[in-house]
Amino acid sequence: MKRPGLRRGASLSEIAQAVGVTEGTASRALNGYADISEATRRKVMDAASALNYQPLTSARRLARGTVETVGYILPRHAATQTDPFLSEMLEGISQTLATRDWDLLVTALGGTDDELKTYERLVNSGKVSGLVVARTLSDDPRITYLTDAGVPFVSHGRTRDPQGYAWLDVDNEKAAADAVAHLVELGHDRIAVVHAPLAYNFSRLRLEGYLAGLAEAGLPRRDDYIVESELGVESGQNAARRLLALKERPTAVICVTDLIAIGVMRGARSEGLAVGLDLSVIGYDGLPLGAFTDPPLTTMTQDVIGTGRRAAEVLLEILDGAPPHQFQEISHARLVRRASDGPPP
Amino acid sequence: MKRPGLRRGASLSEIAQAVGVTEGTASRALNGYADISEATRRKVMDAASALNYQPLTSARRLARGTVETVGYILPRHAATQTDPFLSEMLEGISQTLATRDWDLLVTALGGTDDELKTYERLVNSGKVSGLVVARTLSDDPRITYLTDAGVPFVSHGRTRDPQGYAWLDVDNEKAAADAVAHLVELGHDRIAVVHAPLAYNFSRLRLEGYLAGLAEAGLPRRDDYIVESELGVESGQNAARRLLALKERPTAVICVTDLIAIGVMRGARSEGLAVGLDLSVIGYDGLPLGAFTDPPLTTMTQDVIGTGRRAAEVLLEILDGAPPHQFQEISHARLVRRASDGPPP
DNA sequence: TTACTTTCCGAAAGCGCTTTCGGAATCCTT
DNA sequence: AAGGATTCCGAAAGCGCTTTCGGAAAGTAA
Repeated sequence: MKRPGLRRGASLSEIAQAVGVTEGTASRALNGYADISEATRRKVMDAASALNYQPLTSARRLARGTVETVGYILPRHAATQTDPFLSEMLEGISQTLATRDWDLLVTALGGTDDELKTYERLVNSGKVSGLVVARTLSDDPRITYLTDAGVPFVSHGRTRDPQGYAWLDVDNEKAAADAVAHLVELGHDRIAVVHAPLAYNFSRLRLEGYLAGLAEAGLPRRDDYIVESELGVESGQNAARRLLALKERPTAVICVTDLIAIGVMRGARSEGLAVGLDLSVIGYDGLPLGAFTDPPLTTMTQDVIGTGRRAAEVLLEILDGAPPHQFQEISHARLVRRASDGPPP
Repeated sequence: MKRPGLRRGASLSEIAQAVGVTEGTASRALNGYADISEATRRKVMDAASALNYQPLTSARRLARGTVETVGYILPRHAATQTDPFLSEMLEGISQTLATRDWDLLVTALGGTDDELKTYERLVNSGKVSGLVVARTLSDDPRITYLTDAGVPFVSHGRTRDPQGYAWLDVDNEKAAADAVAHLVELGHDRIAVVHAPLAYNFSRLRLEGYLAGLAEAGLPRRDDYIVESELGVESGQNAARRLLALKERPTAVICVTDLIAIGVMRGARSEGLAVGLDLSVIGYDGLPLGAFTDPPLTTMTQDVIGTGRRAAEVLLEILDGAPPHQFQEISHARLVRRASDGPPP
């Protein structure tokens, strides 16, 4: 049973024939070889566009020995976690890929396998020339595997020890410190933080940034103002309760994630506090949904599409031979003020 | 410059050599041809797995004349619209594709081009055997194009005249009618609707369902209870204001979209109403973010991953020769009660 | 045993494109 | 005018796999 591609146009041999040259010559003309006279090149190109020629991808790839495809493996439960990044990331990646006529191959995690298996399978299938990996952990087996295996890739987010591979990340410390500074400027001096498990490197870094921000402002570190939460909303809610049970309540709390922040807002509300007035809450991620919460969430945002684009660019450079470790790029998050922050009561 | 694929394993010729047969024989053994003795088949397969053989995709595809890839074109602004469906859809699609070792090719809309151009380009590139299209409009040029061009595809959502092509959709009328019934059961009899532009077929259908639900409950149709809104939150907010300016305010409003519902909730709040008490609001989409609004939004939800899976299955069947028009499948949305609805005040 | 099937595998021709190699034709030198 | 350098293109060998075809070996029927 044949399931042919949809190819409309003519084949190389047809356009060669139309012009009266060999396939080889036509090919070279189309691909910009120098040993082709301008006259024939013109003729070939004209014929090509007239006959709507598109090289057959698999043939070309077989002949060239390349696949010109980058792979992206959907993180587990991308969807259920209200993943804000996925679409933007994919959009960014495929945008720059398109400029080179490369493809973006998206695959789901296979069943119950561990994640690594899927990576190995994709790599071994030879279907991709490189990968972009997302949701990077402090200690990420995928990074280890890919580095060891010598697979070209670029990571969105970095591990605890971000050496020897290419990554793009935001300046988490700076962002958190900025959030503290912003709060201090508003007059706060009792600023708490709700962080996620430190296995998430972004959480670790943001916590450090918080601490740095405190120090910067000459504020003391209070361990009871530092609480850990899981990634979900409910957990954030609990964290809020713990914080608000303190004899000396914080007047502001910085959350390492928007979802946690939403939980904290809920928790605060359930304690009868008005977020933005009685308690300032700052999130992190710039989730669109943050604009729709009540009150709308003040948060740190970043340009994900841009990061996607850059990720693809970097990967292409690596595939062109650039050493990966020279691409370790930090971008900056931006504070989006909405309405969950304000001066202390 | 070579950008080889990452292929690890051996080639067909190597495993053939290892076993002592021809490439042709090895190939047939691997592909389940009947003219191979069990003995050699075993040996070949053992060697294959021992040597970690993976057929080179482009070679196989060239030889077979197929591409075994389905394409998905990211809708414009997928990201900025807080698209809830994308990730789940992609996950579903690639899950079933994986069972056949097919690929999912994702591409972004090219620059400022009109959408159709991107479709044409992808189709003509011969890179895909079929497509799944999403965000279908009442009159959708993409559907027209693909049908006319004879390109195998399946649509998530249907046009106004859903004939002659394969689509999966939810029963929009039923869902809206159910929402009305639910409200009626709670005691409401002044139920309004905020719909989106009727160019969106889902909006048209849901509006009809609303009307049907009214009729079913013996409630009169009131044109001032039917207002149109754009897709965004702000627009929903305006719609709410219009509704609440009425001398006889509705006690409940059904929105054809969660985002609109969120706007309506905001509008209601700004008028000093407590959503869930003074005014019931029901959304549609089951956006995860609806769980985090205040109050959490009651909405109609559907199984998008499942739909994605099914979409891929259907597409594969079509590619295997099944007539597309026999796949016109309707699934049902489910009411998720959260806290934005209640008995009338 | 002979004649006819079956079973199983090797040989070979592609799939459509790329790329190297060599040489005919044309151009430049002096 | 002759040797050498250029320019330009055809020929041909793949890329790694699939699939058709034919026939040798083995099995079956008489």
